[in-house]
Amino acid sequence: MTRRGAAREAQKRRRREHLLACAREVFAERGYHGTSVDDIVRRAGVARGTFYLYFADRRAAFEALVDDFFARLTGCIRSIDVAHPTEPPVSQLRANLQRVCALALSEPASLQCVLRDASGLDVEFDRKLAAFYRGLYRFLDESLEVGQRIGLVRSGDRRVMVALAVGGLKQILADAVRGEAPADADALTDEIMRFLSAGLLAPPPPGVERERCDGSAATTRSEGAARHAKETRGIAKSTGSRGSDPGESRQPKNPRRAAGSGSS
Amino acid sequence: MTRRGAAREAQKRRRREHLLACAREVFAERGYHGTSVDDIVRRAGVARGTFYLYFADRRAAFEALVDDFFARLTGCIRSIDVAHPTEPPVSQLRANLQRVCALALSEPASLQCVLRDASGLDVEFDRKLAAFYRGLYRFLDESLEVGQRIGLVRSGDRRVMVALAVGGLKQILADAVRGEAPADADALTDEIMRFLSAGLLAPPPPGVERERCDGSAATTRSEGAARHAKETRGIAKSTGSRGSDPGESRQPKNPRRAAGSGSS
Amino acid sequence: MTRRGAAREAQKRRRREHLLACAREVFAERGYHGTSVDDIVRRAGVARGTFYLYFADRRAAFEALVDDFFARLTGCIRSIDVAHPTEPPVSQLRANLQRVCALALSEPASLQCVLRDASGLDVEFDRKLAAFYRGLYRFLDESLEVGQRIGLVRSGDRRVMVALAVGGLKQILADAVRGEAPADADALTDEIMRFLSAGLLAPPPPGVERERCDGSAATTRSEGAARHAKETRGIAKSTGSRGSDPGESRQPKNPRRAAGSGSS
Amino acid sequence: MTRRGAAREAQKRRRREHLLACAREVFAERGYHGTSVDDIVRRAGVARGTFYLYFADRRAAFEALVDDFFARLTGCIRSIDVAHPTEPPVSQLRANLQRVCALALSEPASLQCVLRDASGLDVEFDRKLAAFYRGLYRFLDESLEVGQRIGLVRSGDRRVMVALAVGGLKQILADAVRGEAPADADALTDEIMRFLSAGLLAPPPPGVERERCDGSAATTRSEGAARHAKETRGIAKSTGSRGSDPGESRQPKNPRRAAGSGSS
DNA sequence: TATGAATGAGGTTTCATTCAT
DNA sequence: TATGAATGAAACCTCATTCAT
Repeated sequence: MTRRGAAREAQKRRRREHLLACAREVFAERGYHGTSVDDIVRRAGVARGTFYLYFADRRAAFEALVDDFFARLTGCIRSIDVAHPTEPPVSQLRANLQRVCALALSEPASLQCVLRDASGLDVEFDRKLAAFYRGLYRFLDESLEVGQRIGLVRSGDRRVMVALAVGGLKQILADAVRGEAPADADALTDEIMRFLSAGLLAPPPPGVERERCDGSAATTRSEGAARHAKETRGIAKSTGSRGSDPGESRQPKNPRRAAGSGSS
Repeated sequence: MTRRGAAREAQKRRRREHLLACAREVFAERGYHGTSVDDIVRRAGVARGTFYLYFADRRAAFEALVDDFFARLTGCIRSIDVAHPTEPPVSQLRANLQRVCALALSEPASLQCVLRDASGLDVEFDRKLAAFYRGLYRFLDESLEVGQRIGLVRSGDRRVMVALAVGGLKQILADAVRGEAPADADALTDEIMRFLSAGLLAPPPPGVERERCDGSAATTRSEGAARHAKETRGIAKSTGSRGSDPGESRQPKNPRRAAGSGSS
Repeated sequence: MTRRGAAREAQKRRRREHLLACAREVFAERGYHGTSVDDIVRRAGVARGTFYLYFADRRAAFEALVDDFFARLTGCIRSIDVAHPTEPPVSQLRANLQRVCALALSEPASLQCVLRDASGLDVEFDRKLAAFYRGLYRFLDESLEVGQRIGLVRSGDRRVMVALAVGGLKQILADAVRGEAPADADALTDEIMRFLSAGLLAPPPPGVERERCDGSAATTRSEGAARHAKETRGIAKSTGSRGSDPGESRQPKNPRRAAGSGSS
Repeated sequence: MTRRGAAREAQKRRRREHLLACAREVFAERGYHGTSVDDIVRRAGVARGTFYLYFADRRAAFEALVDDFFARLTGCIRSIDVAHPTEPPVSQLRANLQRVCALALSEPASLQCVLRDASGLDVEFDRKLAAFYRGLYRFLDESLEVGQRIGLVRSGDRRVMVALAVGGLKQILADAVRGEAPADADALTDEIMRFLSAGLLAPPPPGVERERCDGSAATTRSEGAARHAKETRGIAKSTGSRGSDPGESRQPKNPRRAAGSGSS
């Protein structure tokens, strides 16, 4: 009995996994709304009723997928230890990011589900989704706050920083699984870090003037810089040719930083 | 007759607009899939059949909304003139961004429609959506390429940069219309520019070692940087080669924490 | 518009009636549980969706039938006026009964629906049903009470009398519509009145000993009868003469109200 | 083997009984249509398949319950011996009734099953039910006929009398198990007998005019009646032919009231 | 043109019953 | 025998779309 019961349990779990896997595929392909239970069971090769042995309804299956993926995503993220770091904070950040990318890239279907359909299913689901993002935002916000305190992160409206980072990550991952961006987790992570490090991490030490990117005049002074900030609010008509990379370039190891916006 | 015909035309156009406006509201509230034709006509105060006098089907109405919004969005974006700029490129960029933000914030419903449901409707619609984004991406990619060539934009995988920027923008706008981020177009633009300028635009001139964001150590060097700060408003046409290193390494010996968050 | 609107309304009402009539037939034939919406619309010659334009669901249609029938049944029943009767109470009773029988016999299908299926549909429906019967019971109970007070009705547990009367009526009507009992309302009424008048109405004056129907020996003694009214729950020997009239005459000259059935 | 076989048989029978008992409970609670096989096996604590080892299908279980209860009900009813009665016929009738009441009250669940759902299951079941009632009706009809012949039962349309009696009994029992009527078999029997004796049993001797219950006036006359009240416990074993109606008689306009119950 | 009743395809879900273990 | 997972027929209900007025 125990033996048999255990076997059954295992069998059941396997069946459920199978159904989930099929559901994931179809949801990813056709979207939640474009997927009927029939589609799922057809792919799984089981009868319609079988589906309902494992899930209360279509939504529940979808929810299971999303919950599961969110859980694993969450598992990728570790708090960044700045007190007694065994690893530099930025390294820790990078590791987080790398894990997230690796997970996402290894599960394109799950990612599709989460990014494309997870919103607008119904009120309850939206709440759940909102809760996930709220949690993520809060974590990131707090991390940024710490970062700002210790000078790792530049100042600025953290809500915006978080949103831009999260949104950017979502988009790049979505593109990546569609083959429109590097599908290698490490390469991707590197690129993202480049973006973040220049955008979120504190800029290089002063002594150098930096253009105010908000259009206001910078008061920072370096050899007499942002004088005309007001008028031009912007950028010089630089002419120098930098950036030697052509076309679709992906010059990761390109040492020449092309005219950083700010400088330092 | 002509007179009357014209009046009729106008009347017709007005009614169509009315229907679209109602549809926009409901779609934004409940999502495409959660919105029935009934919901729309109920709000519009017309009969169900009337809807079909103006739109081929439900999808067509949604498509019209999205098309329209995309058209206006596209209208916000002007090519950045780097050849004979009357305005610094960054300014032009900023202006583009500001217009997009202003438009988006002034039409939360349209934004919701585009961001929440525009995906997963059906194959044809996805194609249209993909086309829009492809166009946007291409434009941005080309812009970035020019930017890279003239040293305004740092080097890097442009696909990634574009994705991060676009994704970030989508997210921040979505948050903004939900009241979770600054809802003022200018303030928002400023914040985004800060992010972009530090993240997409060429980094500051060297002379300062900077932690490699890919985790490797870097002793960035730049020879004489912010010389032209004035003209370039702070952006050096640095040429120095930085990052000479390999591997996954993090920023081991980078003691100098670069200038605090607030930059000035 | 008004004209057309009115016509539409009428048309709609007619359609609804048609659907109800078909539903009534099928429900009566196959029972509620044996009837699918398909059965109904097939008989009505309309599409499935049409049904749902007129009724929220199958249950609602059934409910409408039952409600309607109950309403008409209720309409058959008039309070019996004993204060200033223009008609002898028994006549009034008979008239009530006759109307009920006539209605029931004229609507065999409705009767079937009510008697066969109205119970056990769901909790809410059961409540409604219970409410109807409770009302009926209360009405009858009160009527009997009055009857007892004025000596028209024998003494006894009114709950039992009511139940027996109601149950008997239900059964005889059910049988009648099935052709197993007189299907003529008047004949049926006569028979029922015979039953009731001998069973519910006060028995004739004593003078005659009568067997105890509870199986015990009767100790009653005739012309000294209602002595033990108290113990035996008997009835007063009212003497007032009521109803002295002819025609549909009720108990004209029967002044002597006799001791209860069990007498004494 | 035999031993073991016997034990097995017993075990089997016991399990079947258990299942039946559980089924009875659930059917009584939720009605046939509201009860799933799952409900039953869940209550019984066995697996679903097990149910089908003991019953062909759900209907069969229900049928078994009803059959069983009907059999026991039938067992309660003994033919009334009027030829050589050891007990007065009315006593015998009362005893029958008492047994029926006692059984019904002792098995509320069975009663519920029979009264609530026994109709409308399916054609075959309806036939069975009809057969039961036909048998009961026939028995009662014949009994009444005898009763009429010997003067125990008043004249009248026996179909109506039977229906009223059966219907009344059903209703009062249903009410009783629901707590809305005396739940004591003896008390209940007494009350029913009071009803019946005044309604079905021959009325006391005439000599008294009585209102016609069919609404018409009547000066019923009866020649010297309840002489033998003692022996017959009030019911004369009159042999005089009253009610000249034979068989299925429906003597509406029959002036001779066969010993009107109330008469007088 | 405007209306709104009618349509029916399509999806969801239940559950009685079967069957491999 | 007992089990309970699997089955799939059958019912329900919605809603986009059509069409007569």
